[in-house]
Amino acid sequence: MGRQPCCDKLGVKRGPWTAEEDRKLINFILSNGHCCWRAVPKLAGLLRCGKSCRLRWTNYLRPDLKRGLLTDAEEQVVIDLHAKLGNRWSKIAAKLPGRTDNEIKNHWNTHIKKKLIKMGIDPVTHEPLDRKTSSPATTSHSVVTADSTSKSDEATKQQSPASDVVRDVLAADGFSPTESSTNTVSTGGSSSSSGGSHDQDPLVKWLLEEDPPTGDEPWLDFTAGSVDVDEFSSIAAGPELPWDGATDWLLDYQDFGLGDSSLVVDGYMINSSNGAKF
DNA sequence: AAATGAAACAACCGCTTTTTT
DNA sequence: TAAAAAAGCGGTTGTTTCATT
Repeated sequence: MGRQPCCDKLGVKRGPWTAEEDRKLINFILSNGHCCWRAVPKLAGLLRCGKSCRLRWTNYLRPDLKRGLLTDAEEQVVIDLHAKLGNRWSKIAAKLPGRTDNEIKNHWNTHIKKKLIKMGIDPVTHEPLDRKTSSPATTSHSVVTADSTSKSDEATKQQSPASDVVRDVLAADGFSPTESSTNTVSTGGSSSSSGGSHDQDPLVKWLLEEDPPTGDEPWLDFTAGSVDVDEFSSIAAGPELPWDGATDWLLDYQDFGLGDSSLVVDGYMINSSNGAKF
């Protein structure tokens, strides 16, 4: 017996989400949470399948999402993690607060991949495409780091040095920078070696560690009341929403602290690494 | 100003994994 | 322990936006 489809295709709307749908989904999740994605569309009054709702929430509506292009530092983290983990986008995303796997995957396919190829690096193996002609590219790290630091306006304008940012990111997730210093964005050459040493690699160890929610996290009880979502939900609910066919208003959330790398709920920091489940 | 192509990104599909019964 | 349900994940596609001619 096969598995049931996630939703019956009849009467299920597809394609881009409208502002009204977004509003309904946000309102519903903020006031009820989501016990079961399959039930969400029905309860929220949406003609979507649960999967679509989950995706929309996870990739676009979650208040703790960062918007905009990845910074050079984030890009460097992605490259470094990809060298170790491959296309495990969710694992990579888990280490970049406010970023989604989809976003990182898209960015990889549209930006980073091309950049690496241009630099003579195989984006799959992170080895030089042609060892003879790209001798400096001993590893992705050295080359890419050199590139990103020498490059450009963008690189200089928003940067603390990449390593600092990476350290912050890692530290925010409880990873000791001293342990990672030779394995993350260091310009050293050993970290991306594709040998079987990953088991001992502290970074990989850390990456592969689960951060399993216990189920008792306060944010899982998002609706309990003391949570400061009033602003959020009132904006989401209000008829004065600046809908203009898009959801640009979501960007505004960042202006009052919901959109940065984390969301504070009852003193707990929620970021993408714990999935921001409500 | 219009047409065309490229780039970017949101969303879907199908498979895998995890959880529940 | 097995089967079913639900959720998660990664690959791919479709649409929109931007840049160039």
